[in-house]
Amino acid sequence: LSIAAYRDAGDRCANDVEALRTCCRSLPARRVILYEGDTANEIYQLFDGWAFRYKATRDGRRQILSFLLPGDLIDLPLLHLNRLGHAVKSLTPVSLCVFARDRLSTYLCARMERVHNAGTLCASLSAEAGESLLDLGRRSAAERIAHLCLRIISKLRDRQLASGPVYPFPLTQIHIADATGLTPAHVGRTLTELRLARLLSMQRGWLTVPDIGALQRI
Amino acid sequence: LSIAAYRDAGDRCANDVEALRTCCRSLPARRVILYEGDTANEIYQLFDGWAFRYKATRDGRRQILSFLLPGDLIDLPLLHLNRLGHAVKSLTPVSLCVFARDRLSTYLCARMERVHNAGTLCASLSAEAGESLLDLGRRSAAERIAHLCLRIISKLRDRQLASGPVYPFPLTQIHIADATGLTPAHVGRTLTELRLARLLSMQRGWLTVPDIGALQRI
DNA sequence: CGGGTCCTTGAGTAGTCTCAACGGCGGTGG
DNA sequence: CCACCGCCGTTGAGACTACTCAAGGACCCG
Repeated sequence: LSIAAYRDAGDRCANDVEALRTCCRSLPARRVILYEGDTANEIYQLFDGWAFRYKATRDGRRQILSFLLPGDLIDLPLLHLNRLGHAVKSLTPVSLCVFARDRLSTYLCARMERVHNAGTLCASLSAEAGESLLDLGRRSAAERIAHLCLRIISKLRDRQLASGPVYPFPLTQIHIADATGLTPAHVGRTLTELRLARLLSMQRGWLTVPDIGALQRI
Repeated sequence: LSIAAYRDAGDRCANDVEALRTCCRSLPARRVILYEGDTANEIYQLFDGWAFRYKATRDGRRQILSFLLPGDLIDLPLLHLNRLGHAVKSLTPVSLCVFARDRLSTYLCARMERVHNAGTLCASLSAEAGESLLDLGRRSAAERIAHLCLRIISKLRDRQLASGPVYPFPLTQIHIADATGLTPAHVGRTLTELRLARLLSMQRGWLTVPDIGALQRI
């Protein structure tokens, strides 16, 4: 149970967070962790594995808002809002650190920088959402997929979860479709185009990007 | 210079905010107020008029992230982040209340609820972005436009800026297109469809919705 | 070995885009 | 006061992107 994951959550100078942790919980892949509209008394931090935040319409259409990597708080808005605006589902088997909401809240309030850090996390969350909006509204299929891969790669590198030209990548084409607003079939087609252009290739849970500069040029 | 606008910004119990205001500034319509990447030392609150937050690509494509109404803080993330992730432009002539960033920050930090309120605003900002993502990724043109109108109407009603079946609506079809990820031409077509279906009609800066329930059903 | 999930590919279609022309309207300047 | 001009809205024809539906094959897990 390394402290590294906590560091990455933005609460950098607080090694004593560990004492706050209520417990640790493990879940299998493809399990819904939180539902939209939930009002939980617990704040979860992803300790290991991948997950994603999403919203769904009644008729089954789904939109993935963002992917969550180890270190991410998966229900940060619950610190400020009573009801969660999105659902969360695990992608791989995950383990979570559980914090009691009120205890975490009083801990944060004890020092001003901590509250500020929480606000910073929240602000970068909405900045990230802005990026996604630009993708969905104004970019082509290839651009959306390329940008999605680049954003995940940069997150992986930031946390030192990967470095080389090959990255762990447990998303299926269905997840990519739901994140980019496309259809699985069209994602598949676009992906083969990108592969033929030697820009990226995905297989068996791994993404390889031979020339990351070429990908960024899109 | 009523206090009502400040109330709506979430800092509900703080009438003394007014003393913090550095100055008040007026700008004409269609003026860029802040650029993406700006790092300002001032926090602006929209006091009168309409504006919008947006991002643009190099080749001129534009995506509107949200519309700003009187009472909105237009660069809230600057409290937490150094560089702004989006640009802001006025839609109508506007007047702004200007706060010095550091002064506002120390004011907020003086009391815990205030910091918490700022975090709440930030959280609802990203919840709103989630709504937009669902629109852009998974909804049809008519659904996007209807939902956009409904969200603006609900914001107008919340702030008591309008009530009746007729609402002020200074957006052009170009703005609607840039907010919904569509083309101005297609927005026009969809709008006439909606008008023929007696769901809504727009003319000359006013939006009329005869049956708001019917619109919500979409 | 079976069943399910995922990927690939195909053919036809629907939704949206592009380009273009035209008319209304408001603002501007003569 | 009027002519002009630019912006906006409308409409049309055609093209293109991405969707739908479907079938087959690969892989994984039980």
